Amino acid sequence: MNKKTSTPTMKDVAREAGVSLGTVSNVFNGAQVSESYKIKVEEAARKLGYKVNRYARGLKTNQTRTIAFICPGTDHPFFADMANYISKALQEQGYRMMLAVTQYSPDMEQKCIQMVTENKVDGIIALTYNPDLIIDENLPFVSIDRFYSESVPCISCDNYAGGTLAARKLCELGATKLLFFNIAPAVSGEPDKRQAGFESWCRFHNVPFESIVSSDDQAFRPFLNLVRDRIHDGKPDFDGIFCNTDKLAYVICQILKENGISVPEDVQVIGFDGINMFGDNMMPCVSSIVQPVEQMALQAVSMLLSADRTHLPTLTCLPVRYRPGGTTREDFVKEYIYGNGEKEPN
Amino acid sequence: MNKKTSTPTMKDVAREAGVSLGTVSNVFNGAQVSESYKIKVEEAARKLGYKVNRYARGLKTNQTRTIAFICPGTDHPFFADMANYISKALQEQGYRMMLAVTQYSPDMEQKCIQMVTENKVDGIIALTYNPDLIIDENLPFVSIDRFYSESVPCISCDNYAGGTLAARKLCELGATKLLFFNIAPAVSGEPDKRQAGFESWCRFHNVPFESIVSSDDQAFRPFLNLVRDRIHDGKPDFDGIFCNTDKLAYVICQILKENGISVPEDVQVIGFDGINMFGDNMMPCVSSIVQPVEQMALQAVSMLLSADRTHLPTLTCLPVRYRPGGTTREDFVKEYIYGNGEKEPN
DNA sequence: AAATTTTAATGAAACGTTTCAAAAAATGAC
DNA sequence: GTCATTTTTTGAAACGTTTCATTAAAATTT
Repeated sequence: MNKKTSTPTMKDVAREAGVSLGTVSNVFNGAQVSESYKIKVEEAARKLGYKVNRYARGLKTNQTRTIAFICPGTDHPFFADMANYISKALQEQGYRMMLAVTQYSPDMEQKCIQMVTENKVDGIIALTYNPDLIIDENLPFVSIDRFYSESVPCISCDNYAGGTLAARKLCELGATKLLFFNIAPAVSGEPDKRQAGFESWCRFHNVPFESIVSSDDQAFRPFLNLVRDRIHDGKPDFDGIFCNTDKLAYVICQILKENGISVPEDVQVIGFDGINMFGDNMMPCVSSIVQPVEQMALQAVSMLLSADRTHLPTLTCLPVRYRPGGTTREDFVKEYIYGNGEKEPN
Repeated sequence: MNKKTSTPTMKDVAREAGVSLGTVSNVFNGAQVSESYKIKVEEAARKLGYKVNRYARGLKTNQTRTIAFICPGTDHPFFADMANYISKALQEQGYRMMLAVTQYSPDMEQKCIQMVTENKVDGIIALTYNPDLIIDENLPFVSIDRFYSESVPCISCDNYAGGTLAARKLCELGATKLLFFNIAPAVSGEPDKRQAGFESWCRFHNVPFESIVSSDDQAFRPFLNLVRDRIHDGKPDFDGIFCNTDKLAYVICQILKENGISVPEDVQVIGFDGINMFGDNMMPCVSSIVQPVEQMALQAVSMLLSADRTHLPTLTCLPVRYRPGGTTREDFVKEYIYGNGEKEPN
């Protein structure tokens, strides 16, 4: 019967309700409309099964209430959690989320930005590694874990504090000779501060340590070699390791075990990220400095959507916390005497 | 200088290049245009930094090259992996992905469908639980793990075969008294077939078994109670457990350990999903029936985008495989004699 | 070189909204 | 009951594309 089989438009609703197009628009936008007209329009809309066409609306209003989240991929729990929280927060505010994955490729990062820009998103939250990323100044942008410039707000956890916390915890739990293992892409970012924090704490407290960095994202060999070199008569000459990610921490534990070293008895290990597989159900997991993923996500969303974007902080560091797991000896707590002679606050 | 500070449009490009609007459009759409004009247009576009406005294009062409993926949330590795593969596949084909999370709420599932429909996505891939979901017949839709109707293609792994495989493996590895643990939302779906497959194999091979189902998504108590009841003099009266998810398997292992039962020596456990934390780096993980997540994702995308959507299969089951982990005794392999007197193929 | 055919370029209309100036209706004051 | 004022409703224009019927130009044939 219907002339058109396609989805009904506002024009159809207007005809059905016997009012003008503008009135229909006013109803849906909460403008002043008499009660009787309002009812007529709403009834017609229901009857026809009318749904707003956001593409048409976006064209006219120049805002789409869609934002993009760009990250390497949701195959890593940290990114997956981030995507989840961001998506949830956006939906609650009536926004939609476009997910773009880059697989750590700088080219893809740029391409994704282009892609979502064409799609007229209202803003971008990005977790990128390309230091030369070209960012359109006119499009609201919030960066996670990478500082670009004064005009691009960056959100991260307090990586420096996380580094010091890891060092402190290891020592409190009885470790005396520490190692820092860092596996990371070649470019620098906020997470580098984990190392700085760790080293600075060790130096200040006169704890011997060593840092080993592998810039190849997949290469565990440097760590493997080092571990082997350091085992004399079946005993390692270190007793605490801080890894810059939980993933690395798991691998290191594996390596240690394969070399006959037991964790946490011989060597204690602390990771970074606070990945909790399957909620909190899976114990034991690696002991870790946990990032406040949810708060970071909420902060990113709120900054991106903030009405006044002219006075946003350049860098926002959210607090981390220590989560005991199966790779540290929580039974062993040493009242560690700190440099200034007092116990530091937790 | 520029009259307008906003992003340049095709009209601006046309003016800059000294050609008509239609010609600019033709250039970007690969229609027949003389070489000289083409160059003029492309140069003008580059100079102005022109980017197509996909909202305007979508309005006119009625297709947005955006598809929606709806799932409970990317906080679960299975969904996260699925999202990742789908997103990747779509991007490779020039599509964008909108992610909508439902947190297992039937209402949210419907709301998400409404939301992405308004957004004029070209199709939906959904992993939903609401059995009464209203699906618009005119919008391409592919369901994962839930069968809706003949007109909605459903993709899943071969859950039934997975169930039989789990039972078979447990027996091959020496288990003789089996348990099936199922924790699931109250509604039925393809994954229910895991139980059917498991039970049927056990019955056919005369292996004693018992199935325990908890319909409350979070309630592990039934399993805990059962395990305790079944321990006499420190020894359980079962020696193999098949859990319908890896997550549950981890919890069960935990429960067993807390009750003084060692895995896999006393009891062997097999989960379902094949979640691999952090790629393949983390060993040991739970032994598992692994779902072909990537193939499922690719299949879903290809079906959704298929040119001829009239002859799509109603249900597509992709093959599963067994992945040994730390919760089974791979050292113990019994040449199990099957019902028909022959060794079944793997 | 004129007539014909083929090819390329043009510009107006349309997609489904919002917006806004103008018209119409309702209300209030006298 | 008229006029002034306020409130509500209307309908055309615009957003940035694509499409398509025309027109113009080029190529081919006579």
